[in-house]
Amino acid sequence: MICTTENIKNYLLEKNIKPSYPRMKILEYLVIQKNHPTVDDIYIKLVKEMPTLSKTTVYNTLNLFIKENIARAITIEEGEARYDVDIENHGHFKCTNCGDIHDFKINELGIEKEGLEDFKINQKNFYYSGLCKNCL
Amino acid sequence: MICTTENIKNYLLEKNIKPSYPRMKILEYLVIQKNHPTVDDIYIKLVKEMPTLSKTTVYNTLNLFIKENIARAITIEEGEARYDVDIENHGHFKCTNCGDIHDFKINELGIEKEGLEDFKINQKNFYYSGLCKNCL
DNA sequence: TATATAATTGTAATAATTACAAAGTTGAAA
DNA sequence: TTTCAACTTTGTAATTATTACAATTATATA
Repeated sequence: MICTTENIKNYLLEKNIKPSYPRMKILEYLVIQKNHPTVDDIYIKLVKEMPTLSKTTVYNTLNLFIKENIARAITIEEGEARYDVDIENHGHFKCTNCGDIHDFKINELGIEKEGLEDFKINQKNFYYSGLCKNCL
Repeated sequence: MICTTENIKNYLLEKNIKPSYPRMKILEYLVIQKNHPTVDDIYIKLVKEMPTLSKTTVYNTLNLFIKENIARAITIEEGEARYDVDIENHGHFKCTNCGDIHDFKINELGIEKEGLEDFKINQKNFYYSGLCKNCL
């Protein structure tokens, strides 16, 4: 997605979400920053240009995005929900040393072997942890 | 692991963890119940036979188990850490309707395609969600 | 412009987790 | 056996993330 204001707006309209200023800014932040921000990351950054922004609005907006399926919450570790607009299945790797999160691609063919016969799988999340290249 | 008190005790000793009564009971609970309990689940069950048990002890003990690598925390969804003594790689499926968690086996060969070259992967977590057989 | 509807905000409530110091246990040395 | 140091457990308070909710503000349409 090329990230002009116009694109962001149209994208929200397509999804039947009224493109208010906070919503557009939050979505833009998620699209431009690909770093899986926490609510605090988003709030601290955006409150600089929107001094009246409330953290509740950030929560409300993210929950709306999740409900409308344009973002998902990723919970790699306890105590910090992170958000991602990339809905395609992909994995997240968290370095236990520096804390950075890296994306990786997944080869999905036949991952699940036994135990989910007759289940309807709606979402798949892959969370790895270890040491990143820099920290090794 | 066959779950006698003696086994539990020896297992902790092997891992250089002093087999105190709360620790043995918490490990036993994790081994017998395979339902990925929350801290509250564990506390509410065990406080019946150990009236002086503190929730802090449950947290302390689980964090010790994680540090010594005999349990792992799984965070399928925000706001509830769950614990699992099965260290083998396997996946967890959470039904979004009834909330039940089911295990499934993973075919690991070549799942990750791109993005983790030269990384050291220590742990892999697979979290699916959707609808279970009963709820369909 | 008037009005209904929806969005945003701030405060307070809830819940999970951790920090910390006090009290209790344990085991080895004297 | 007694003493003492180290470790474990406990309870309270602090911290943090999130949600509930009511009041205010903005928006769009008649």
